[in-house]
Amino acid sequence: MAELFSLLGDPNRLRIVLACLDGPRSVGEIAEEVGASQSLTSHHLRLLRTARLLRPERAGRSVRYVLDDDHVRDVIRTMVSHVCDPHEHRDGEARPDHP
Amino acid sequence: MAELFSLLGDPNRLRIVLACLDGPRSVGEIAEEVGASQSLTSHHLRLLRTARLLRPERAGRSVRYVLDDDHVRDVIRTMVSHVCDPHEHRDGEARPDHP
DNA sequence: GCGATACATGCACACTTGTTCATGTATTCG
DNA sequence: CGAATACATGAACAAGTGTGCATGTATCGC
Repeated sequence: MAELFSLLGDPNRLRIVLACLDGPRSVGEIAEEVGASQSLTSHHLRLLRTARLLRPERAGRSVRYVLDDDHVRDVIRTMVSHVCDPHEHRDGEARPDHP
Repeated sequence: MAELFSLLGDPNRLRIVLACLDGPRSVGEIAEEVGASQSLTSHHLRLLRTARLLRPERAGRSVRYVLDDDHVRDVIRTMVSHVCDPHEHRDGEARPDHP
């Protein structure tokens, strides 16, 4: 589990995953969108693929990557919320007493 | 955002956060529960505190740490789901065709 | 078949990062 | 006050990791 977070912890890798949020993307598209070299992109894709975060789909002579699971989408979305509205809802379970 | 994921990406740090999921914990308790030295625990707590993932509360002569935000709780919960039932709900938006 | 395009992989290196040891600071009790 | 407990911090080092370069493999068009 820590390994999964760690994978999302690299800026380029996170950008790669973000690039795949809106649907399948080829390696070339990802590389361009992320602004990384093809080699680097492929290296990272390998890690993300091995960790089952992304899944490859052959499409002709290019390979397109997709989120392997929707949980990932949720995780990222929630984290975005956290960054945007840090304390939108600070208490959620049961903590009746407070200063 | 990548930095947040990166912080959760270290096993010890993740354990620390997990230890705080069920409520405030003192540094000593965390160190013991995680199985790390006091120094190491404090170092990690510093990072988590700086990143606004955890928040310290003075309680007498000990300091207790709490989740700063419930989004974090959600992120972790979702990630747990992902690990437990990888493909519980693979499609969430619109992808009608499958093998 | 051959060349070209699109992607993957191995290696090497610089740099970050987790950990430990030692020391510093704050709070409580006598 | 001083001693003790609980936590924080600084320096230093080993180990992991992201990146670039070069090269390897697969698919499409000719």
